[in-house]
Amino acid sequence: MKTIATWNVNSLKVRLPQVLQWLRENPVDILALQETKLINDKFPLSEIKEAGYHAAFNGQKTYNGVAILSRYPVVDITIKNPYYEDPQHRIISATVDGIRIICIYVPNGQSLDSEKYTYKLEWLDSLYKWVKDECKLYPKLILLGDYNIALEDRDVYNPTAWIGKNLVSPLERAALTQLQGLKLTDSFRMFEQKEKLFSWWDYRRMGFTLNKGMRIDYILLSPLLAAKCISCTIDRIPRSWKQPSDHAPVLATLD
DNA sequence: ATGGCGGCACAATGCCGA
Repeated sequence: MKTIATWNVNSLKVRLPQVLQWLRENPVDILALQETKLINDKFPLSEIKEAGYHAAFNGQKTYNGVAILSRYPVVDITIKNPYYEDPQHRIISATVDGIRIICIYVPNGQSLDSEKYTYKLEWLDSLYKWVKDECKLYPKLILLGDYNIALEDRDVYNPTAWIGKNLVSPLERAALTQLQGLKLTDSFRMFEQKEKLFSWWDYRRMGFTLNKGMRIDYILLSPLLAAKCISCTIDRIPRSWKQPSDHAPVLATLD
């Protein structure tokens, strides 16, 4: 039995106490983090170790930054997609107890007429090329993180208002569908779920209080692991804490 | 309709997120 989680923490410096508390209450085996917003020199390794976790991290100043925490040693760490030269640190992958973990923080895109949207699509296209190779190398593979894409209308609180906009536009959704075409399964949709379960809520407009959210964080599983997956949930509780991240953790359990 | 909150930085406002 093994539990894997992903959480965009929106600054690990600010959220470290919450991450440690959450890990005490949810002692997952692997936790992928996004938006650490820390250079590697400032990664809180001693606190993480004290909590019983190994760590690999790929940070930068101010923006982005990703990490993998694990109860098992983290080996064969890479931080680059060979198909894309990217100054923004959005990827870390490693092998943990025989499972290849790829933690991603997909670019936001801002809006469809933005250069950042072009960057997002290029980034996703090159991600596909790379993950296609990785799937061949690693039959046990997990691609998880903040995708910044709401795949279906049921992943959006108000799909009508969002038609064609950034996060839901057809090209973004096609990019995520293409990844799933590598036989990577959205673990959340393997199971019957209640309606309007989201993983992100805007800080503004009382987003969380009104449950105006989106599901944009995913744990995708290769066939060997999907066959072992027995649950996938979103833990809304940390989003209700004081000074929360705007994202909630997503957890998948493998038998 | 707009911007609203929150984190960050060459620290006051501007950039960015989603």
